[in-house]
Amino acid sequence: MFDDLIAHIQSEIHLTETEVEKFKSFWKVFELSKDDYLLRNGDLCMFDSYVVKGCLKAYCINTKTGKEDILFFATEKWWATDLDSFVNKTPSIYNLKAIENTTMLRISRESFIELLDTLPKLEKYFRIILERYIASMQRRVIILNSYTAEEKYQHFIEQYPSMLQRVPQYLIASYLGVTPEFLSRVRGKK
Amino acid sequence: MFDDLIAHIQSEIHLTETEVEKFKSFWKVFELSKDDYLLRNGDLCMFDSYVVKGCLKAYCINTKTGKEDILFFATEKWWATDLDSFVNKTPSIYNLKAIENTTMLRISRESFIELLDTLPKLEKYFRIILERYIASMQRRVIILNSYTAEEKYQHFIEQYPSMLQRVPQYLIASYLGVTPEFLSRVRGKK
DNA sequence: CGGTCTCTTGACGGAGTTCAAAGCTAGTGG
DNA sequence: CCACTAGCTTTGAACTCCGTCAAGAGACCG
Repeated sequence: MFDDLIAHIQSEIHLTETEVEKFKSFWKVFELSKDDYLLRNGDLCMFDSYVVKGCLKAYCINTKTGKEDILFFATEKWWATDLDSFVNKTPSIYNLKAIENTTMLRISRESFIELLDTLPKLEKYFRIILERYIASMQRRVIILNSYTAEEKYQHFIEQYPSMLQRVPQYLIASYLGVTPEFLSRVRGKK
Repeated sequence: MFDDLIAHIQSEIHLTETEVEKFKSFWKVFELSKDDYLLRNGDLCMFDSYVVKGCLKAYCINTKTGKEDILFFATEKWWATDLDSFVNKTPSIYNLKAIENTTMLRISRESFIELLDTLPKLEKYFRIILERYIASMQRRVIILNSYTAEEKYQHFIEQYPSMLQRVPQYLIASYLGVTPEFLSRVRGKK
């Protein structure tokens, strides 16, 4: 269960055997069935959650159209957390919902602070995760601002080739900021 | 010169007098004239730079259209750094260019690492900056994906009311992902 | 005054949306 | 094993938002 997360961390920093054991004691396994919520708009994000198996979508509801706007998908090796809400105890503006049966490891805010206190090395790992996420968000902003629907779709399937098999097209359309109908046409043209 | 940066940090964490003095010794004042580059596409981002006075634009050149895509503006109290390049020593995909005469405080990668080593408290400050930036980037993605040009412009002037006075409209248009011509029409309608 | 840079305005074209309907696929129950 | 439903994708036609190109109007600066 932990192998995956430990390996992910070890790829960035080194932990000894005893540190690994210590680390494990902070986390709890958590399961969601398809269509269950991990977090609802307006609630506090109480846990930092790492996806071991499965997939969630992070989205908010457009107040005018009533439609979902997908912020990201969280599959294996992703963190599925509203950082702003988790860190600052502010009500979340996002929803996190399982689109497959999903297994996660999670930790509460208080435990998380204690964990970093116990194993300060981990600061570096979490900083790297944040930095990497920022770099990817910056690229996404540029893409949303200047690519056509076809270019955005092309870039998406290059970056996440396996997502097509597991995520319905209308969610990918929302992630790319186009309608499902138009994405279907883009795909049909090739 | 340092008052501003120190105050910014003190708003998040506490530093003693001696820590403040220590802190100051790591930084150098750096000046750019309007239209000078802080960083060019392809180069390494060698410094973490804090804007004391002035304004820069971060952008990349669209390979197809040859036009600028604005990633962000960095005015007073902003960090003007390509984090990915600075941290990972990868060639930057962005340009950073002064759009006003600009005064900054800056620190090299090596000094920065040493600074965090000397004053570990600062880890928290920089983590807060990263988290805050992520939250704002997430909101921007949602906005770019689902707002019309008029809504994006409206949101921009609410969020950054002072920018209209100092940044040319065609750069704001690029930041919002619309053409200068269309932004002009949006403004004319009201 | 004569450039250069920015903003505006007009006409046209194209990318993407909307609404509606029909086709597909997979699960479910009889 | 088939019929039925529900969710997803496709397709068509009309429409809208926004981009492109081209020209002109101000503003600033040497």
